Amino acid sequence: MKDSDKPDVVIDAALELIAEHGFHGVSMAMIAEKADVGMGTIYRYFASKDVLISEMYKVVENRIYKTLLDSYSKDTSVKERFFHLISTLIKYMINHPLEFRYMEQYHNSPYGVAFRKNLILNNHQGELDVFKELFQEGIKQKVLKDLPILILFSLGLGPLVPLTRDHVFSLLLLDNELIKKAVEACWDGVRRHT
Amino acid sequence: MKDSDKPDVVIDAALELIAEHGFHGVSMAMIAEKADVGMGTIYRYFASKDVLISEMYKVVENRIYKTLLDSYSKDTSVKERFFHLISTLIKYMINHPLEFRYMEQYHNSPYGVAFRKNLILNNHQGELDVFKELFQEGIKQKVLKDLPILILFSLGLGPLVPLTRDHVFSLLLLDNELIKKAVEACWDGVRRHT
Amino acid sequence: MKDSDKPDVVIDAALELIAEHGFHGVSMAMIAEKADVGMGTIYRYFASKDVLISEMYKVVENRIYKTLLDSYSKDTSVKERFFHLISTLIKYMINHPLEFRYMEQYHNSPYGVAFRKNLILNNHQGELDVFKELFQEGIKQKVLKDLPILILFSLGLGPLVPLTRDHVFSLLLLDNELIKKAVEACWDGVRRHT
Amino acid sequence: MKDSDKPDVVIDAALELIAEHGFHGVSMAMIAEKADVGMGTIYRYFASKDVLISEMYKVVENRIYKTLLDSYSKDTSVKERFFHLISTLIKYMINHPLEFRYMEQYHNSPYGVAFRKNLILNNHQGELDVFKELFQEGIKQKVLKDLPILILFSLGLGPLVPLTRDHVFSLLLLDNELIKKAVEACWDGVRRHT
DNA sequence: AATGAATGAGACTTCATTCAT
DNA sequence: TATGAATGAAGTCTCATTCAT
Repeated sequence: MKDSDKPDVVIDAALELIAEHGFHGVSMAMIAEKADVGMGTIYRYFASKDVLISEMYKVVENRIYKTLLDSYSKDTSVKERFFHLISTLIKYMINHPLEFRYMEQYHNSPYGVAFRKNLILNNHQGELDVFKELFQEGIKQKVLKDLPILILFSLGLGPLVPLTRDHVFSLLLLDNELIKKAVEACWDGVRRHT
Repeated sequence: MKDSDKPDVVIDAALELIAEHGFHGVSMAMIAEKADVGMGTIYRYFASKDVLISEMYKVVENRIYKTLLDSYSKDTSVKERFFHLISTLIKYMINHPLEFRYMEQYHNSPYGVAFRKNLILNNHQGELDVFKELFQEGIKQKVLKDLPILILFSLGLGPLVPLTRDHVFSLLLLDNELIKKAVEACWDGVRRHT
Repeated sequence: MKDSDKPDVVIDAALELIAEHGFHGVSMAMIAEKADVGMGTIYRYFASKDVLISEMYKVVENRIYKTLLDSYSKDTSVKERFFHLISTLIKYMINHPLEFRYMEQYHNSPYGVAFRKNLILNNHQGELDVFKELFQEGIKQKVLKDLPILILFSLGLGPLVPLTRDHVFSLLLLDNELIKKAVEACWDGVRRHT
Repeated sequence: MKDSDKPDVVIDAALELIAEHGFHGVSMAMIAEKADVGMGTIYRYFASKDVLISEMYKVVENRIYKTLLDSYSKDTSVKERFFHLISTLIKYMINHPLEFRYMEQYHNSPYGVAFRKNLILNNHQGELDVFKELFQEGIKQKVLKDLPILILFSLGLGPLVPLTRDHVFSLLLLDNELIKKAVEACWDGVRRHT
């Protein structure tokens, strides 16, 4: 027997259900059934529904982070790195619509508030650090606009959410061609114009 | 007293509570108490909690739409109009954080899904029409990038949500100076570069 | 409509069920059904099961206290008063076996612990005060043994619980004759012997 | 290690936990952990939680019985034997507060009901027999009041429970002096007065 | 013989909705 | 028209018990 894969099974079931029905549209009973475990089993690994949802965040964030850093090199130019990160992020979200839907909901929930508090205190370790570093270097090199980091975040990453959402809901077909153009446009938003 | 201002009273009470506690953190009893009406009274005007929430969307959207069109002139350039609309939108959201919080939650909820379905069918009347028209004209004039309207939406408006959120959560102070720069950056994102 | 007799109906239903099944053998659903109200109704009047159980204590204690003080006169001798109080108490418990069973369980539960803490702090107002006064006067008059009040409590009232229990469980038939003899024996326990 | 001391370890762990948290505040998992055995192991020796609790009663009762009979001689007077038994009982309970708390809870629980049923059928073997014998002899010798045995039980033993409880909860310090006086008072309750 | 992960019935509690007043 | 007490379905969570290892 594996060293218990139950937690993962539960998280995957929850991901699928939450993507479709939202945090509050999903009951622990639904998750248990989809995961094919007893309800009590969920509570062996997650102290409460809230804890489960928060743990899911960490798991998903980690998956994304791993993907972003994969084949990421600090030796290329700021622009190249920006293109790589944003393209990878868009593609990841498109290919993992369940995780995308989950993250969207998480950020707009009471759970997400505590998360944002961490940002300002800078004690959060996660996917955003790589962007932060990149933006800071870009400013120093005078390649990026001299704006607060948080604004560069909004300019560079803000369009991704509605973009991906449109694709996931089939309002738009984001092929590689279109992704490339969209990323270029994001770059136009953050880069300095002479 | 007007014929009945009860519906508005209810909506304002709901707005305030939802901004703070989220859709599911607010009960009909809480709304009734804050609005100082009986619970049954809410049901006289709104068939269900879901209907109330959806009606709120229309009300808020309309308020925003009115503000956007106020002093909006089709006789100015695409760029001027873009600046006017985006600036006005940011300022409105900053000055009406309750409505902003509400809209954010709405879009990321099961309610929001039905809403987006309407977009593709083009049978939605609302604030987005004015942007759509503007973008279409901008493309025709070769001032804007030649991309699908939906992508221009994402590029031009996508940064606004995280931007405003950062301000509302006091992670960032968006003064007029900063707003201007942010709008310019959004413009850089959508405009055509020679 | 009466000014809502629901709380009383609930308490009576709970009393009956708890007497038979114990605190933990009774579910809120059982109480609701026996009281012929919805489960939610119970929560309108009692914030939780714990609160319900504690409120029941106050109600029962008050009923007993009222009965004890009925036709109680401070103008009679200590002995007469002792006989009156103890006899009345036994008879009350025999005639209200549900309340007796409830009180028994209450005192031997986590709920009862807090109750006893009050005793020592002397800030409890209740049926025991009348006994306390009586015992103190009896000591002063040198009619009762010169022992700590708490010990007189145990000597004078301690036999009542098993006595009543035996009667309630039909192990013994406590008629007036026997009650009188038992009270005399209790008196022998607390009184001073020359 | 003996053939298996597991049952005793389990019972001692249960005793400690139940004294503090009550029957229903203690889960089998808690007992297993405190006893340092697996949960399944408990079920090897006790068919269910109910059985465990009932077995504990027998064990505790036996320990008390053994103590009572230790240095008990039928050759002394009824009075001497009464003093010996009651004193020993009080001291045992004071020195074994866990067992005392357990017994208290047991008697006031659904478990205790079945137990009392046995009394009337006289098919119970236990600590009470020695008292029964003593009381019967006392009546015959006209030393004790001519009352039903059960009433003498209540008079002679009834005060012990609240007395010990007050001591255990530190409302009262029962030293040897006080114990002696309390036992004398109990004796006054049951003995015949000329 | 011993373990403890897994189970799921059932407990407490909330809240959208109804309806008699 | 307005009210809010009443309802009960449904949600989260616990824990006695089982069984594969």
